[in-house]
Amino acid sequence: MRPAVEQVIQSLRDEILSGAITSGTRLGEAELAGRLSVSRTPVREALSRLAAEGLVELTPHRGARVASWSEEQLREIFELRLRLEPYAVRQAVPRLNAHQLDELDELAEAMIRYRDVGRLVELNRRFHGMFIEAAGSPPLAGALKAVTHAAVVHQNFADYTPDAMHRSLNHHVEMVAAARAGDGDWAEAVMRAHLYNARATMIGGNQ
Amino acid sequence: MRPAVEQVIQSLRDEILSGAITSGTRLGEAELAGRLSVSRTPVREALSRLAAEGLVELTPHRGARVASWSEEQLREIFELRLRLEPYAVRQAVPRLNAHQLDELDELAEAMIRYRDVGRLVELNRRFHGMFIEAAGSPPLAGALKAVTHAAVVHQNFADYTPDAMHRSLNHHVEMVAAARAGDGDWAEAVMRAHLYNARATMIGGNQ
DNA sequence: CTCGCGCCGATTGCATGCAATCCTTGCCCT
DNA sequence: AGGGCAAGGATTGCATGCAATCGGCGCGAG
Repeated sequence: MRPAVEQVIQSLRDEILSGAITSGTRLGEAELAGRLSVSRTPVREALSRLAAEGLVELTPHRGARVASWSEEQLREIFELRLRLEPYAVRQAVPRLNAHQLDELDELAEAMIRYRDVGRLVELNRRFHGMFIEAAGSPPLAGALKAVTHAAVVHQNFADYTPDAMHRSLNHHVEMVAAARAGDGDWAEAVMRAHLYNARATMIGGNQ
Repeated sequence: MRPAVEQVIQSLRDEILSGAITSGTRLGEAELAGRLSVSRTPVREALSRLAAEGLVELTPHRGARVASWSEEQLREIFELRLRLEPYAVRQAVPRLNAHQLDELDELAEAMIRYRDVGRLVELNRRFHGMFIEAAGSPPLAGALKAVTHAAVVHQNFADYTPDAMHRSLNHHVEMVAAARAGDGDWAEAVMRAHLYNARATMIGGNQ
């Protein structure tokens, strides 16, 4: 059995990313410990690590809250992603093997089929994550993890207009096609368009 | 008195960044707890957070070690910095007030005077940190913290040739001049040159 | 002589207990 | 009646104790 703290992190991450815990809700150590059937010690450590990842905000003596992002912060996050993710895709393309390309295809198609938002977020996370992983740069992956894994996507995925969603899904498919053709320039350009599309929707469509 | 865990984090960070603890040395929980006169619990938490920051590597059941970087990882880190820091400087320039500009001048001049490597690293960290802070983007700051605060700089600062060091120090002065003139383009270009200069030295000059 | 297996010390990981701090609520004073 | 203050409750933060796991070492077999 894996260490308990990892279990707690996994559980909390899943619950946050899937939207089971809404942004801003209070996370008491005792409550979580009881719910997950562990002591407060691993919960403490898990919260600490998640705070460093940016998923929860940790204020001294006031407990932890699920992080939320202002519109301004969303702009900044997309500015960051625009500077890193296209580059990551470009680096990833020549390193993807046939098996990974097939998996990317499956993910892209699965996203077209599924209409459930939570599932969509998870598939999207894995899709982007595969490129980031394949880029083969731990520092790059670390920098992007904080802003990609984040609940950011979920927070505003529901705000996509049908048109924007359609474009987004098509971008995924086109990106895999570009990768399969070994054309890094193409894939990079598609990712850039993908992010601009997402940014425009997010900024325009939320409160 | 501030929470103990913060003290531990501060102490460890200082010791690592100042080079008092060499890269790769083992960090036992009991040893640290005894040395810092606290229990193992805050040490544990501190190590966890520093691991998330990338300063220490934490392997299950094998304790923590001060992180070290291969030449390949250094390349990747500079690739990352090249994509983020010039942008950060550009964003920072219009937001810098007179007081901050004076402080930057002082830092740049202090770096010319001091010849001690440890002191130089600290001043350099504060110099870059001020621009990153002034950029006003928490996500950007978070992404850069992992690769700038890191012992990376110290690990290879000693490898600078006299010429490269001279150029580097001049870059700092020029950057402040550009910032004072309110010319974001200029400052951004200088930062880019600054990083290329550092990268070339690092890659050429170490084992 | 070398390789493999099992035991032992050491370290990590988790649970629980206690003290310090903070938020809340009710009361008193103005 | 409104504001400030103090006491109570609850929660966090830290220390310590115990069990589980890992690395090292010696012994025995091939």
